[in-house]
Amino acid sequence: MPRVGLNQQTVVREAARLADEVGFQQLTLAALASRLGVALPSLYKHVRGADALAQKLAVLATAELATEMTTAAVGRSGGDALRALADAYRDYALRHPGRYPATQRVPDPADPEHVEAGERAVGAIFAVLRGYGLTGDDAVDATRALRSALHGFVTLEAAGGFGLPRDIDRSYHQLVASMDISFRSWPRTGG
Amino acid sequence: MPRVGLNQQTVVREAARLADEVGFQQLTLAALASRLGVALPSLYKHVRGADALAQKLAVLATAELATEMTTAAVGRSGGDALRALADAYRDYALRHPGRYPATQRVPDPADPEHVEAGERAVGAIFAVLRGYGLTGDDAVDATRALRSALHGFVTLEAAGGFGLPRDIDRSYHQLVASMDISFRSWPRTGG
DNA sequence: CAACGTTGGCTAAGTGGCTTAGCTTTAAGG
DNA sequence: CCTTAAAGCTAAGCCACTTAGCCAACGTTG
Repeated sequence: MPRVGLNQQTVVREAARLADEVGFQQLTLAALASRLGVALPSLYKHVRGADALAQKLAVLATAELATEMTTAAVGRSGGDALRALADAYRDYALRHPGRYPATQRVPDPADPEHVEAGERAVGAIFAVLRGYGLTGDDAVDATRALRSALHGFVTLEAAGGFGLPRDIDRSYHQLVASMDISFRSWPRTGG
Repeated sequence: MPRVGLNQQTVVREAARLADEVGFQQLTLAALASRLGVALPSLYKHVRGADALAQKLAVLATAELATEMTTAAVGRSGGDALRALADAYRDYALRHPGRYPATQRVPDPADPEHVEAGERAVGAIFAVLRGYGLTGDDAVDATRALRSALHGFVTLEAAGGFGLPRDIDRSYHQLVASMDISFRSWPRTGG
């Protein structure tokens, strides 16, 4: 029986593709194994198990998302940077419906790559907020606010939580516009 | 063998309690059955299955959340109403960590109780926004924005997504304060 | 109060996930 | 060519959900 020649990277990458097709919750080791042309237990030679796979997928997706946010915002500032970052965020979530939920896993301190990806993602947001003059505690609060708004929106959208016919793109742009207003007049605490 | 005397309501209620203790994802028919003093398949006399239980739990939790938001906002308006509603929202999510995720299930059109609960929840938010003079498309956009912000925040908080030491209560209050500012100067579209 | 039908409980059995143990064979390197 | 690490395999077990079919308790009705 000829070897397929897998390694951790190919396994995780295929898991990402599969997750985008069938959904994060429906990503199963059985489906992944059959997709890769191996028996299910063979995956354990490359990944410690289902949970470890989810964690590695989180690293991949978080790194991708961080890169896309950073790329979108680079060379811009203020509302321009905010809009670019926000669009990149939602684009990623829509283009990668299986990977996006994986990004919500809190970084594993034992995995430097994961920690680094998480820092890059938060750092991209932080950088945009610096363009509004927000630093210290204000920047922390504002980062949390922006993450909450973006994450909440794309999550509700993906879940089909927006029932009414009103155009969703428009609602998102309004949300981002309102965050722009908020950041320009952020309730300062002098952090 | 004496009967335990279950019905759908007792089953769903106990499921809610159990979910709050062990988490929504860890809510299992096996655990629920043993908690109720019954063999697992007996639950099927009261609930169609695991998915149907999740749906009934969604109805319960959505109705509770809607009631708490409505109660909090009644008799208030503007920023006052907003803060009261937002606090009620997060309080519920923190007090009921197992029920809260259930509320995210999109209402089943075939279950009038579910639809009604969902409408009451959205209606509570809508009512608060009317206090800002927001109606029509503006109100739809603003509702989506507020839901996104609140849901995103409590979800990230519950997931442990806020790593930094900065006080989380404070960040939430800042978020709500910034939404207040946004709603007062909402980017109008003339809906 | 007895018979009956409904219903709420049960056991047994099947499916589909994940995981571990232990074997075989490939392929790479001396 | 021989050795060995690694990559695949099968077998088997666990746990979740689900269905089928049986039996006993309870309420109703004659």
